[in-house]
Order: sequence, then structure tokens, then C-alpha cells
Amino acid sequence: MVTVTPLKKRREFLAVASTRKKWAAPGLVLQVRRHFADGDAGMNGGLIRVGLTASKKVGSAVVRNRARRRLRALARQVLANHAIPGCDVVLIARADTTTRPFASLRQDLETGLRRLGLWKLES
RNA sequence: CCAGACGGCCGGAUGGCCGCUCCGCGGCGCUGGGAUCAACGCUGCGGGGAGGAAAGUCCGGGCUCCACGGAAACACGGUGCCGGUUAACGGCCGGCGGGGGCGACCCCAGGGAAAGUGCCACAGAAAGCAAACCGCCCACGCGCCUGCCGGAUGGCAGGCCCCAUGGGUAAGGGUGAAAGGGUGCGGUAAGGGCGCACCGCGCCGCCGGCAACGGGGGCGGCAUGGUAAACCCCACCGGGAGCAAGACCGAAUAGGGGCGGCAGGCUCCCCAUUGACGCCCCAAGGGGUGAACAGGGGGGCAAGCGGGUUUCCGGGCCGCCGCCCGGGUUGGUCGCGCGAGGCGUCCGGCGACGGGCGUCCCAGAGGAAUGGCCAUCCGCCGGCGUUGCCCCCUGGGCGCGCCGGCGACAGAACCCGGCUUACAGGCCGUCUGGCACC
Repeated sequence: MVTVTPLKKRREFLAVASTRKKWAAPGLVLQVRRHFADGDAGMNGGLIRVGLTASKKVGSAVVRNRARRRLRALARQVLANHAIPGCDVVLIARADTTTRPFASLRQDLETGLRRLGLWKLES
């Protein structure tokens, strides 16, 4: 199991967005970036960093918080076991994030990881 | 039982699996070895962890910084019946006045319009200063009608539905949100506070009340239209900005300011009284001179500079070096939760509220924790069914069962007192008006 830490700085979010590697699903939008060229490169190699974004388009403060919490729970379940280490991931909430069934949301994230080449069988 | 008024309260519950954050206690880790403190990381156990509005950011305070001689005044902003309450308020409580409701009760931006200025759309004759469109009344006749006289375009008499002129009126008509008090009677040519009664208004006493105000009396024939959420006047209140306040720590790089690099000193090495070093002479070997003298060169020390302006001295400039100071980006720590605190109870007060006693410690994040998923129950809504009950019986209500959907408004960001706005559903109490029964 790899460690999952949060992504905090605006710079880091922009860096992930600038790679243009993204996948849009009904429940969420996924953006990824490998922060080391190849291999395990250094001490940060095992880290997966996750950033969550919920804009005002999603809804009020209550709705945005709920969307973020569901995405955080999802990331904990899926990314730790199925994403290859050494990458940054940004999950963006959409309008349906709070109402979509959790299993479907999970499906969205998993196919997104496969499409972007980050999928890994359970370790 | 139905309809309604007011006040208070709750605002999903339980369990399972997996997490977050803070606090307390314990364990482990941190490279030569051992011991140990703090912090940090990981981990185990125990405990705390959103709201009545956390919202809007509309008022009032605490706290912090800035400004300032206590302050006062101008400007600007706010408040505006009276009394109380409070740390304070534009809040709240109790009264007063006006309006609405059968009633419980509800609503009111409720100071001043004889200080001044402005405005009063449309309509209307006229919107502030008294005027007069229709009408009403009187007079007059140069108008008209009737009758008589006369040859006559004339004279005489009478009359006013229609006409002109002069005068009196403001009751009636019509306009308007508003038309110079209202209703009635008398009076009058017609009318009019012209006179009278009542109401209203103004002024002056009296009584009740702390007061707003209320009650009653006398006088005045009525003067002063409305608008101050128009300017304004009066009274009272307000210094400004805000936790991104503010305090502390503060790396690399770049940049800012100040001082020094002057004199003098200490120390080490080399040369030197058999004369170093500088200058002068030379036959190139040396000699003279400073020498009536003891120093010279180099390095180091908080010691020591270099460039360039023709040169020297001084000064300035640029650069370098050394030391010191201040600002400050990312970041970190504090501010930061024992408080105008919650709950219970007693006392004072109609009440807002105040006081005493007891008891409790109750969120503290920072891309922002306080949750994610599942199950059962609960509540509400819709549909279908019903061998149940009721009614005003093609139907409806209540109850029960099944299926499906939904779970209001909304997320602390320094704290507190209010206000405003949003809100599925539900509970409790007091009161009002009906209906039924005793």
C-alpha cells in the first residue's frame, strides 16, 4: 500500500492541469501527472498526491463539501491500491457527484485510470 | 371537535465496516556505541468534534493596530412618542397615540409645516394667494319678448326662458390625494361663522400621571392646505481601519542603510651595524650619501584596499572586503477560546432584566477536519389493495397492508449581544370565536 497525501498549492494544481491528460466521466473529471520522469526516482517515488476541486458550479457550500468528501473517500479506496506510485492526481467534482451512486462513481474513476495508463492490479 | 391568535421547543434514531482532526496517557523510531529531555514521525487505548439560523454581513460591543493635549467645533453619517433595560444598540420590555379585527391579538419611518426654501403630476376655473368656469341672486337696458299709442327707423308700460353690462355670493355642479373647518337649525335678495348648538381647531387655567398623554372647564368665530422615506430645523450618538487586525521566528539569493579600511599598536619570517633599503657617481671591481644613523621588506591580527579623475594633499564617486542594523517573499508559532459562558435553583421586578447559590468545561480546521458506504427503524408524499370503522354513499375520511420516492433550510473560520432572511415535518403551553354535550 502506498501513501496518499494531499495536494495543496495552487502551483501544483496548475502543473497537473498543464499536462492535459484528463478524463471526464459523468461523476467526476480526472487529471493526472507523473512528477518523476521514470522509475522510482528519489524519496518521493512512492507517493501519490491527490488534489480535490469543487467549484461554485457544483452548488452551495454544503454541496461542495459533500462532493469533496465523497471524492476523498473514493480516492482512499481506489488510488491507494490501483494507481501506480509517483504521480499527482486531481479530482474535479461535477454536478452529479453528490447524487451519483457510489459504485458508479467508483467505476468512473477506475476506467479513467485505465484510460490514462495509471491502472495497476491490486498489490 | 372546528377555525384562529400568541409564546416556547425539536429539527431524524440505532447498529456495522472503513476514515479525518484535536486533547490526554502509553509504546516504538530518529545511522560509531550507551543514557536522557523536548520537538517530530508512526502506532495502541480513552475522550471531544457544526447551527437555530453556523447564512446575509444590516446594527451594537469586546479585542488589536493607527491617529490624537482632556476635549470642542464644522462637515458627514445615524437615530427620532414616553419611561425602563443593557457593556452597547437602530435590540428588547412596559406604557401612550393612531389604524385594523366580532375577539384573542396584530400593524405604524410616530419630533418640528406661524424659521426659511422647494414641490403638489393628470384632471380642474383655481394647488397657496386668494381667486371665480357653470350656476344662484340683485340692479340696469344700449338686448329680447308682449301690449298700447303713432304716418314713422319712434314713444310709453310691463316682463326676463334666452342676451350684454355692473355688482353680490361660494350653498350647489364638476376635477382631484387635497379646494380656505364639518353637520343641523335660524337668517338672507341669494348666500356666507352672518348668528346659534354639537363636533373639530387654537389659546389659557385646573385635575390625574415621573413622562408621552388623558379628563374636564373657560375663552376665541376660525386665523394656520398637504408634503420633512424633499432640502432643512431641533435633540441625542459616532476618531479611523480591521484577525488578511496584530505579535514573534525567519534560510538561500538579490537589494537597502550605517561604520571601518586613518593614526597607532601587537606578532611571525627575511635582510641589516662586516651597512640592509632608497638615491647619486663609476674604469663595472666598487665608491659616496641618508649614517653625528638603526632600520628596511613581506605575511598575519576586527590587520590589510583597489580603480579612475595628468601628479601630490584633501574630498567625492564606483567596486571589493569586514562588521553591524533594518525591511522582507515561501513557511512556521502565537493571537485562539473560562466566556457580557451553559445548565439547575432561589430571590427582586408586570416584564425586558438584575442578584445569590450550586454545578459543568463544551469544536478549533487551514485546498479548510467534524465524514464515506451499508442495513434496520421513524417521518412525509404518491400509487394500488382492503374480509375493518364512520359519513351528507357513482363518492369521501380514518385505519391497516404492499410497492416506489423523498429526508427541509443550510457548513464554524477571532469572539459575543441583536436584527433580517431561508426552512420538510413535528411537539408543548396559554388564550379567542364558534358548534355539540353535561
